[in-house]
Amino acid sequence: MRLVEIYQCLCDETRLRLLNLLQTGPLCVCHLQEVLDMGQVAVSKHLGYLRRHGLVTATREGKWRIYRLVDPAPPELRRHLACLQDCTREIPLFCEDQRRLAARLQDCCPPGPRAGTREPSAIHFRTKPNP
Amino acid sequence: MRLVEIYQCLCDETRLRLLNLLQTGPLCVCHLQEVLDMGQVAVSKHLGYLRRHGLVTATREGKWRIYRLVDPAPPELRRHLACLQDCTREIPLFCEDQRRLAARLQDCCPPGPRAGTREPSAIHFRTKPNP
DNA sequence: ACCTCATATTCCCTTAACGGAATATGAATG
DNA sequence: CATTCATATTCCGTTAAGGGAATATGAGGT
Repeated sequence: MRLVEIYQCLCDETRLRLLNLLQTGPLCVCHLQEVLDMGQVAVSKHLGYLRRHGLVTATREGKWRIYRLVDPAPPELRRHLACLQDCTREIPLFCEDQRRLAARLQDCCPPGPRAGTREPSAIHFRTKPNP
Repeated sequence: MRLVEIYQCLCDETRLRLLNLLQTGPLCVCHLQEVLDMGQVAVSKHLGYLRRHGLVTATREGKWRIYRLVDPAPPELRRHLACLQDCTREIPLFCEDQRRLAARLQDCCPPGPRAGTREPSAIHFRTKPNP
């Protein structure tokens, strides 16, 4: 993976927020969209951008598309994601996003660790229809 | 300093090369230009960009303008520059740049440590006129 | 087979990056 | 003070990013 490519992916606030959330585990698009409170097109395009550049991967689970950080990540990427995490830890916007995500997942997913789980239903089990 | 701002500065190859070279110490524009083998406008603009965003500072020394990494650097920036350095160490282009710079400085500056020196003449002492 | 839901893609507009040619600036030097 | 040298700025064209509205796709449910 080229270094500039990594930075190009990281140089947009929306994409930083997406990666910050994905660092907690795999997520479907609608959750990301709700937490970021942004239009569907924007979120989808940024996720596509990250996928085309190899930072995330996507799989289908039923109707949903689950995004997760690429695994295993190439060394340059791992270094930079760690660096990013060090920084976002102290930035209110990113912390708020994490809290909003946790809250949103509460009335959606069964309890227990989400990241790394094998069951799709643990990643996305919608209990309420979308508005 | 905002995080996105840092990544915006790092998401261009020319700027990465400039920062890679500046990490070895202060440098004038013409040296950077020669090592990168790029047009004067491009180099000047990228340096201006880095300066406006607070990654480097510039001072006049006689006819020359000396650029150096901002010091002290804010913590997010230091982390990222360290991360960058870890990565560039293994990338041929950046290593070649370093070698070209070292060679170029040989027939220009008096021997001895360059970075952190107080004498302007140690930073730029042109021995041959430009073509 | 149709309908719905989640997501992607296309089209369009606005804005910004990048680089070169030409020109401006400002210090040093004769 | 006119010239030269190093660098910055302006103007211009090309290219790409970002986001919304509308539309397409594709899986599940009825």
